[in-house]
Amino acid sequence: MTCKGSMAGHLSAHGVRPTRQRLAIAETLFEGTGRHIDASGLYEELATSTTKVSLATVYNALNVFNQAGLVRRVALPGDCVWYDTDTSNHHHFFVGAENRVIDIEVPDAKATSPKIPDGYRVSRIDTVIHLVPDDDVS
Amino acid sequence: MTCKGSMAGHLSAHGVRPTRQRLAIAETLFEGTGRHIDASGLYEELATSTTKVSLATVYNALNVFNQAGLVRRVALPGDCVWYDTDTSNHHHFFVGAENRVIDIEVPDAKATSPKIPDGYRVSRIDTVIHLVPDDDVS
DNA sequence: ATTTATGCAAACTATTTGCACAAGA
DNA sequence: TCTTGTGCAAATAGTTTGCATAAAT
Repeated sequence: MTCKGSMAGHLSAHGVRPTRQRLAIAETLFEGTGRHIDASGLYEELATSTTKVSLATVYNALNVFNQAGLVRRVALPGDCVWYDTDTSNHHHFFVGAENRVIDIEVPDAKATSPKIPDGYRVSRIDTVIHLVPDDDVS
Repeated sequence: MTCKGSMAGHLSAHGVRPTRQRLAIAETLFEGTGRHIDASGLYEELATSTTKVSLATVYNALNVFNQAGLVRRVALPGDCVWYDTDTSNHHHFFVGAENRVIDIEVPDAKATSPKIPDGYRVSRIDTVIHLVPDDDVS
């Protein structure tokens, strides 16, 4: 079983049709774990891929992946949408000065103080708890 | 001392020149406590004001207020910038279905489980801890 | 065959900006 | 008077969409 083959299976398993472009996108996106990226960043990375993918398709694919639960949109300050390849309920360090995101491995809502990376201090904490109506099954 | 007078003082105290438009904006914005609003929502509310304010000025004013610490930008999912009139380090409930934001009065990072509003359940939690370089004095 | 995705360009939305005019200090 | 803010319209940036073509099932 090839790497591409398993990626196709991964997409299929989530109800996403594994097209050539989506495979290229997925290969790039899931290279490594816990990546944080936006559409244009991903598009730039894809420039080195043998498969040509348009920017619109990157946007489309990210939306599809997000709905399929393959990635997760992250609410971050700034003017573009970030996607996290870690779809679990974790937290993030956001380094505004560097526009950088670092995962915090705290899987539950009752966050214990995580270790702050060396050389930084906390300037602000934003937590958003998303609610849905009780009877919503989605 | 009139209400408008104290608002002017409030702005001045934060280094914001209290112009007619900014006063109208501030009056609307700080009506009640812990409001959450975006530029166009604020603009619509100002339609009933006697002072005419353009949309561009609303955007400008919100940026100025934000930098002056009078309001605070909130990172929320969606495609517009939200401002919170509560500038302390608190958390939020975000009801996606209603595009509604509810403050959580938990002033520190070690969030204890807050009481969930009746009729809702938590679908997801996003916490973003903003970092700045250690030596950054800003 | 039929359905679904892609790519381009155009549309759209939220936000910012340039510049002439007006208002605040 | 001198600085700063305002308003309009135009510019910009990120994202979405319409439609003809191409690929996947």
